[in-house]
Amino acid sequence: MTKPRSRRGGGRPTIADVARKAGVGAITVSRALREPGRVSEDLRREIQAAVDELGYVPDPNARALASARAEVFGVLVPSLTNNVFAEVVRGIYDSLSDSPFRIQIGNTHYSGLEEERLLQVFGSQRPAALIVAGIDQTPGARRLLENAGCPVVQVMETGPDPVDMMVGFSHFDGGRTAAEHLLEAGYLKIGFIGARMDPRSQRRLAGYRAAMEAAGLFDPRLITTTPVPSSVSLGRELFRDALAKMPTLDGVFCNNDDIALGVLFECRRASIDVPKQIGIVGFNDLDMMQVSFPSITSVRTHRYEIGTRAVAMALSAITGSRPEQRIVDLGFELMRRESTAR
Amino acid sequence: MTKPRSRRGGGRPTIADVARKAGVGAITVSRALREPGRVSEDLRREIQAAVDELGYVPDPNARALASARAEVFGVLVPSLTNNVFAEVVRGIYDSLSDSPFRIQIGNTHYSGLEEERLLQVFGSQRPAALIVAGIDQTPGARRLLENAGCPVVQVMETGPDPVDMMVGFSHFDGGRTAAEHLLEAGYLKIGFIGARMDPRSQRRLAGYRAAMEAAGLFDPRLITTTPVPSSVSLGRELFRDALAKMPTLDGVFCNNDDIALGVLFECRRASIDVPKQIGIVGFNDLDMMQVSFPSITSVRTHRYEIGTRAVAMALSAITGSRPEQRIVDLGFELMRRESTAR
DNA sequence: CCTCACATGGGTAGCGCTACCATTTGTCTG
DNA sequence: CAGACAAATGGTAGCGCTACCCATGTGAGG
Repeated sequence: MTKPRSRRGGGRPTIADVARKAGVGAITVSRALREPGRVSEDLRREIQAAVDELGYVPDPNARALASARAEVFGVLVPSLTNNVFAEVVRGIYDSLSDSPFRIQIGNTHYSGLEEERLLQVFGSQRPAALIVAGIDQTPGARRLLENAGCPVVQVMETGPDPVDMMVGFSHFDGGRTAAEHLLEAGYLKIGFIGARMDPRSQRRLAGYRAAMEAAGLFDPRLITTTPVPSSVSLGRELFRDALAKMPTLDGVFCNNDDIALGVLFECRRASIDVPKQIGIVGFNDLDMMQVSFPSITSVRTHRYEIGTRAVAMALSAITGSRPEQRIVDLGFELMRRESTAR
Repeated sequence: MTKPRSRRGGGRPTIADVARKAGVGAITVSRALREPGRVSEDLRREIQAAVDELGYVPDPNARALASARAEVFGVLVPSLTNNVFAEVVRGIYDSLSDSPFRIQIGNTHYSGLEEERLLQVFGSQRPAALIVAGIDQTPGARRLLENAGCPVVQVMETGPDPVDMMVGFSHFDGGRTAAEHLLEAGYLKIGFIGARMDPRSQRRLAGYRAAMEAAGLFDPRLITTTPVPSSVSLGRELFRDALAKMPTLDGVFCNNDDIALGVLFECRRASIDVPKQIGIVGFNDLDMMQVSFPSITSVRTHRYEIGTRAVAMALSAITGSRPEQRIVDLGFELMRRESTAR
């Protein structure tokens, strides 16, 4: 009899319902919502009233299909629980909270293959922008990024050859700075302890090595690493290993703060005096580094800002004005604390 | 002359291209991809070959529009950096990594209004399922959840009145257990220290209070809280405040492990013996609790499992067989350690 | 008075996919 | 061997929205 108002849709109001109620064409409703400047004041008010009354919410899927562009930021990180990436993601969320853009996070689990797979999935939605952690994409992933047809920001690191844009800092310099600080403080047998040696960790290690070699103090036995994910308890274990291997160790540069905290706890437990017998430097400068006893020297990185800056760059690229500076180095800061104050 | 193959699309292969190449109808390609059982072996192979050759990836937006259902799990958490929620989210991701479902995370910043706004946005996509943290939704949010037309799982807590399904544990019991443990260990002036007093923290406080009142030892001056977000450094400060207010304090139940760690560090710094002079209990049992020196007693919660279980329940509801048990209590476990071993 | 530019609004035709229904073929029953 | 029925495939008509183009009205300029 009466033809069903919509065969499949859940009966939610559509743009046509709003248009009918406001006595205008559907396209005008669409414009009123997306480019208010192109619709007269009067109509805009009437349309808004109809929208409110019906409780109309545009269907993002239909919108994406029609405009060949989804209002989605795709974000690819290697871990969700690692505080470092969580902070970057938080920066991204905060910067995007007042925009129409939704966010979709992919967890690559530090796997290049998984990254490729996720890029495929993300790309199929025609996202408005992509933010990916790291600069060491597989060739396949890189090709996907280049053909994504949207702004791409690589974050966490800077490097010579961006796909599109980059925000980060030099992990090599960070590692070197940490090691140099220990050397300046008078430590000699300075170990490197690292878990989950991803490419960024590798470059921090390379920086450490450069500093040690420059001082003529490098020894491969000073290095203790594992592919296992980082944790405080792992820091403790790795430190024991390092000490067993090299009992005369008098300093450690820890690949991150979890490890550093584990080292500190083990020192306390084994009655090793920090900083007298062992100097400790962490990486990232989590909040707890300044509170611990003794407080721990660490390389502060600007993780939240990396997220906000990446969004700012992507947004300006979306609106057509690509930022003049395609590679942004946010640097880092050595926070000197008690753990190296000999 | 030749009509453009597609006016707006980026020239990516569509299902029609695949169909043409495989010499079948578009609908058959669609079926071969979604319900392989309904297409003969031979065609399936040919279609797969065409898909591979063209590099066809279905457009999720078109799919969602046509089927009135997006393959998306909406997840709402109050914080992205809080390790507790990060673990839940990780469980969700891991459980969904082999499924066709994408994940969209919303950050409510502990705000009921923001939660409502995000539910509106998420709902407009017709998600396959919604997972939301907590059970204290605003009336508006609750209505949106009830009308979402998809399975809903409330996580982190259990309560009497689920919108649909629930996975969590009793924070009241957790708080009470922590306080009772301190009482049994012989502590008397047991303080409660808590940051960001969200509803779950409030219930842990209520549990603590119940235990203290049962022992006839409750005193409001034992409670130190703040709405400020939790951190290790905040733990230190709040402990100082608590001690200033009540110098005879001999134990603290910390609302979470960050706070507990801050308390421990302050004790070391002020040469207060743990556990002799002060007993400390944390909440959640992060990895570092067992490594610290002294190790810290904490209430272990099953955060990752909450995520995986929530997904399992949602998936079975999607496939039509709602789980018999709509409320799942995953419990908690008191981990006794040095910080209360008097 | 006509032409032209500009501002404002609408109509039409898809975007790429799937729900619904129809058709074809082969197999089984009585 | 007719009729019933299931399995396999296809055609048609949208899903809700926006790109593209066109229609109308207004005022300025000739």
